Order: sequence, then structure tokens, then C-alpha cells
Amino acid sequence: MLGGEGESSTFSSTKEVVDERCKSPAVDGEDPTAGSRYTEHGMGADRYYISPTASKQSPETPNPCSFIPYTHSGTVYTPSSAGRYSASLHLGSVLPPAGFPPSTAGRTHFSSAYQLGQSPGCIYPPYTGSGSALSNITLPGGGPGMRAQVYLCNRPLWLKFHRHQTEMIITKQGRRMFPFLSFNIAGLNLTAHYNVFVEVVLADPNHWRFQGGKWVTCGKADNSSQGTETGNKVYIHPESPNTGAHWMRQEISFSKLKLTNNKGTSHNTSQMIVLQSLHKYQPRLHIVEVTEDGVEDIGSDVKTQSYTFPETQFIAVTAYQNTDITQLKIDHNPFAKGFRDNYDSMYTAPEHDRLTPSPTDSPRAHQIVPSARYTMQPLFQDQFVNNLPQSRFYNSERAVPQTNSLLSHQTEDGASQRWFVTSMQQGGNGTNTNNKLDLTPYEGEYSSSLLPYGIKSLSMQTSHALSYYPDSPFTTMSAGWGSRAAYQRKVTPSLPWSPRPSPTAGFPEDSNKVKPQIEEEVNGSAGLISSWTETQSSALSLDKAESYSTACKRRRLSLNGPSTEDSPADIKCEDLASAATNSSSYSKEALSSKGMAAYYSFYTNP
DNA sequence: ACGCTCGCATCAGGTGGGAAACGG
DNA sequence: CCGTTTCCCACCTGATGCGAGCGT
Repeated sequence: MLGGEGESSTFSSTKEVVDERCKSPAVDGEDPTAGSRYTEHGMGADRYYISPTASKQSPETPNPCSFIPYTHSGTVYTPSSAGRYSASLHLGSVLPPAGFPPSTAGRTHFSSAYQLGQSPGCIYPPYTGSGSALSNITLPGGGPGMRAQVYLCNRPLWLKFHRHQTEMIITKQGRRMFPFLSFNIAGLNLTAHYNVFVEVVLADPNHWRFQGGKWVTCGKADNSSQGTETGNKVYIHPESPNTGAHWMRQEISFSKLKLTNNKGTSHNTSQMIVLQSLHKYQPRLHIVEVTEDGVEDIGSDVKTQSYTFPETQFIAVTAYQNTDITQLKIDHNPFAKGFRDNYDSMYTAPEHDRLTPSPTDSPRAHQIVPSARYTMQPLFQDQFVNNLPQSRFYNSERAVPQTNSLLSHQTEDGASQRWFVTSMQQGGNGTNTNNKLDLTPYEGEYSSSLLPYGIKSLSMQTSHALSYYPDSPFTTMSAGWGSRAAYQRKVTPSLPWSPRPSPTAGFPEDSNKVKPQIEEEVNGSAGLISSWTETQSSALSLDKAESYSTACKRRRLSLNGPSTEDSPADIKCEDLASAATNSSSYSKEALSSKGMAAYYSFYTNP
């Protein structure tokens, strides 16, 4: 996590209390993990580094990714189970977040190499009170290895769960994660090949138990769970290896990743990550440069980049313990729709009548599933609804263009910001133990490296995963969620998108209303600044929702011929932005609308 | 006739709940 | 005994196949 690695150095002091059985070190209140963590680790608003240039961002440029920056961490992954990488990865080296310089950093490489002794596959603790990675924002170190920036696409949803301490069901046959991991990556070499994979490491040395309505530690975690003999802890993205252009083009979803407690599982091991129930885990994203055939490129300076998003931390369970989590799952997971007994009332009854949070209950909720689907609406409604190829044409796990980036997350001043996480080159040998949080807001300069995107990526290797969990607006819409009229109707009152491009970061109409809510939620839960804004509520009438549904249903009509990877719908927002500002090959198709050009002007280099 | 879109039906797979089974 | 795990259930989604309708 933020400096999760760095924390290892401070862990002992901050987690000593956990040694006592059944005593919760910090789990109390609404968000045992988030609240204290964020504040302790510099997640507080004051610790976020907001680029002074944020204001330069066009007000019309809704935050593409609206993700609060998280640093990446950088523990070099030494996949015990991922043999293909193990050889090259450096065990125990930690690459704390590189500080991103505010606006000036641009695309420079911020890297400060830090190396902390750390056991592989285990990071304790993700959040530490001291030595907060976030608190120590490092200016660009200029390390050669620092190139990629990663955005957690469905961060708002993760945060919502995180407030209650996310739980993930694990079953013998494997259970998908929800929320699932979905990232956007920038800053990779367009032509270089990379393997992208997720590793799930023990985030806490304790065994947890849900007692008295809260999670408390109860003894030490099984050490074996950290070992390599307990099963696979890595999930390699099915499209690996692939080019940097490919990875950056769209959202990288790990929706097919399954969690299991069956160490002996012999089938689908590539899709399964073996965990232990009642243990806390932290997913980490790793990007490894490899040769075209997937072999790690030893000759490359940039070997492995690791990223950790604290809000994705979760406790593995075989049955949900916290009813709040259960309700969130039911509310936001389409496959659990059948459990929405109060479905109608949930979305039609007055707010105060609702017993449980719903997608429309809070600004953040809008970010979640339902709203996420539509947030990009202002500028991409036509582009991605009418022209969006249906899943059958985009039978890829990443067939959906990055959408979160289109979310109109806004800062309080209305300026959209984009937070991203940068990683340190694995090879970094720095010894500095201070974790530095990279809180650089996403800025225009970053687009330069994204261009051109005309490069064709390798063929997709997998199929539609996003279609199930479109956490991101685009994902959702393009993947078919948009076709679910029933659900849309339910959330209509708060449908986040605006039927027309928003002149002010997307959702001017409700920005004022939403802002307070966001602030409240953010501050109340994790002390995070409102780096993103909930999507505009009540922006879409019921009729519009219906229209949208219809549009989705008929979107095939609008297809401009067979969909291809180059179709606008398949392009990341960054790509579009680049096209708009650089007259790339996509400019004509993707930026047919003026709004889009303006929308992405944000990415233009000054 | 051909190509395309649409609507419907079917299927596979994912979801949480709840009861039963398991195990310390 | 109690906490945890497993299994089955009903429900839901998305993908796919098929035929009808329409326009060229």
C-alpha cells in the first residue's frame, strides 16, 4: 500500500498490539481499516498532493480516471507460484512509491528506489501509522525505472467496501472477486512487451474474526499461508504478454480472477488464487517487461513494477460476516440481483426509508456500479452507446475502453484531477526506508507518452470479463450492463450521467449537491479528499434511462461495420485524448464530437 | 436472394442465503 | 458446543443461436 512495503519497517511498532489474541489493533468504528489507515498513512486530504496545475485542467475535462492516487509499492514480487517470473523478480526488494511532482513532473520518471527487506508474498501492514508513505511525498527522483502509472479504475467502489472492511468469499471451486481489480496503465513503452499479473499477499500477520460487529484479530496468521506451498498466489492476466500499447489502450480487468481455499485444486489454477479464510490480504499489481514471447527481458532496465492499492485489501471468508458487506455486494453485484428483495423500494423509497446503502445513497455510490456505467455519458454517450460494439464483437476481457477515466470525478473546485500511482523499477536498490507516496495528479503531460495509439495491439486472448462487472462506466455500458433497463430504472433518480457534455467537468448541474456528500463520505470514511466526484444525480430522467436502455439494446445498429480493436469504443480515453490533441489516427473517428475534443484537452501538453 | 437487425429462447455461469456437515 | 466450511437452491446476467421481419 502506500508504502506498504515501507511499512514493514514500521510494522512492528504499529502492530504489536495485534499479537494479543482477539484484540483488535485498529478495527473499530465504521472503517477499521480505512479510517485510520488513510489518515495514518497520509491518505488524508492534506496529504494528497494536488498538482497546482490541476486548475489548468480544463473544466470540461472530467476526470478520466478519477482515481485517487495510490502509490504503488513496490515489493518485488517473487512469485512462488508464478514460475515464469520468479526467476527474475527480486525477492524482498521494496519499491516504495515514487513521489510525483506536482505539475511539473510531467512524465519524468519519479523514482526513488527503496529497498526493504521483506518476505515475498506478504506485506505487513498495508497501513502503518508511522512512516506513512503518503506523508512523505517524494519529488521525482528521476529513477530510470519509473515509467508506468496505474489507476485503480473502480476505486470508488472499492472504497465503499473498504469502509466496512472488504470481505471476499472463497470457495473450493473458486469465487470471483467483487469488486474486482481493474486498472488503467499509462507510461509504458508502446512497443515493449509486458506481462501483467496480480499477486495477492498476506496483508496482515493476524488471524481475524468477526466479533461484536467488527473485525478483530485473533491470533497469528498461519505462517504457511505466506509460504509457497499453499498454492497459487498469482493471477497472470490472460492477455499477457502483450505490448505496452495494448495494456494502455484499455482498462485491464481481472474480473475473472477467482479466489479459492482449495490448495489442492488442480483445475483452473491459472485462474485461481489460493487464500486462507479469515486472513487479510492485499492484492498487488505487477507489470513485468518481457520479450515478445513472454520471457522476461533480462536486458531491460525496467523489470518489474509493482503497485498496491490499500483500498483493495480484503479479508477472505467462506461466508460473509459483516452484513454491511453483504448488502453492498447485493446492491452492486449484478449477479446478486436476485437478492435485492427490496429492489424496487431501494430505489424508489425516500432515502431515509432505506435500510441499506444503495447505489444512489451517496455520491460515492454513484461511482459504483450503477452510476459508473453512465458517468461518462456526457461526452461519450453517443460514442459509446450508439457506436459501442456489443460484447459479442468485443469478446475480450478488455474489450471495453477505459471508462473510469471518463468518470467525472472532480475536485472540489470542479477541476478534474487524475491521481495515479507510479511504481518503482524493481531493480531499484535504494535503501531509503521512507515510503514515499506518489500522489501526483494525473496531468496532461502524461499523454505524450501515450501517443500514438495507432499501434495495434496483440490479439486479445481472453473473453469478456468486464461484461460481468462493469465497474467502470465504459465497461458497464459497453459490456452490456446498459441493457439492463430494469436496473437502470431503479437507479434512475440518481443516474449520474448527463445527456449532454458538461461544460464543467461533466456534471455542473449537480456538482454542488454532490460535493458536500462526497466530502462527507470521503472524510468520514477514509479521510480522503474528494478527488473524484460522484456522478451527477438525477441528471437522467426515467425516460432517458429508458432511452439509454433502448440505445444499448440497439447499439448494434450503430456499429460502423464490424468492430475492431481500433474502433473508438475500444480506445482508452487517453487514446482519444491523444488523438484529439495530436491528430492521431483516431482523431476522426473517436473525436467526431467537439465535446470529446474538449473533454480530453486536459491531456494535452501545455 | 442476400444481408442485416431484432426479439426470443436457451444455456452456462455467478450470486448470496440457508441448512447441513465438519472439526477443534 | 460453537465456529467454520460445504453444499444446494433460486435467482440473475450475459452470451449465443435461431427465426422473423425488413430493406436492398
